[in-house]
Amino acid sequence: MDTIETALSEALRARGGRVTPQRLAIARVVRETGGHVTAEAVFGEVSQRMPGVSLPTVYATLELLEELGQVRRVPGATGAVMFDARTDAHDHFVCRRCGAVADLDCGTDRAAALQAATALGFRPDNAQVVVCGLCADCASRN
Amino acid sequence: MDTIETALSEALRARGGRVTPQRLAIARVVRETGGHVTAEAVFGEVSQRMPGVSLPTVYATLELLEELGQVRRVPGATGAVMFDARTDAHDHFVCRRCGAVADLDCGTDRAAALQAATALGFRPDNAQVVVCGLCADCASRN
DNA sequence: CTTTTTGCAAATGATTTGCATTAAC
DNA sequence: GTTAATGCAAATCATTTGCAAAAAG
Repeated sequence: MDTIETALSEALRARGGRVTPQRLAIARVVRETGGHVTAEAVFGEVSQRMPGVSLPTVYATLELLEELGQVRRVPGATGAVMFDARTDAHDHFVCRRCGAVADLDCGTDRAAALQAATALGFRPDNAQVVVCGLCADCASRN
Repeated sequence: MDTIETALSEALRARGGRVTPQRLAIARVVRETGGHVTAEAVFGEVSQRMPGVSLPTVYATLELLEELGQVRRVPGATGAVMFDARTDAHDHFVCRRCGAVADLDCGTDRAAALQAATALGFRPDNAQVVVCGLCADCASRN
């Protein structure tokens, strides 16, 4: 068992959860994808390696991984939620037409926003700049 | 006809669109609500004033108002997209459990993010800090 | 008149729920 | 053994599409 799986197993046990092959496989797929994925996409990939996994399990596991800090939710400009394997501080561009997501690295200071949220009684997970607009493709199709 | 309606009418004509009572009513509702609304909520409110408006019209009009810069899309942490009547620079907190949205005012510098997005070929509408986490209610129900 | 916009109904897409079964611990 | 997690089917919610009728310019 490698690093990813060891770390996840420990995090799961620490919170009283169970280590299942589905969870390990889903975590592995998200990590290997390395980028931005929808639940559907994870489902498709995991299904190849472990036929029989169900979509509800994928959804539940992504939420669990988020709570464990192993994936980050990217607020989507369209209906679908995206998950991001990168959990370090970085920003995103999201296309309001096609939903495409791209990483932006521009050392924006998020401390003030986190502090403001906390002051209002929220329990923030993270802060990111979201630039909303049209991607090159969608802009040219105008 | 008051300010809101005059401004919208002019913006519509300028782009070759038509001024319809539905569009005026929807714009008015969004403005009066003043806060964050889903398409469904707008539909409910507009329906009371103008029975017969359809949900597809509400969706189309919200997208149109967004293009005219009269509403701003707030990337949602859950399935539903929110629209915001405030179009000045400000940030948001979004609850990943219930989808609640709150305004944050913390002069974060968005120039770098906008610039980075443009450099990648995107046509950005705006940039905002999105703090993702649990609202007070959802955090207490843990 | 011409073309856009609307309303309706139905399709699509995303996510969640209920419940019996299976598998971790 | 107990209890949490899974799979399945179906329900729910959000959003979009196709098309004929109505209305704006």
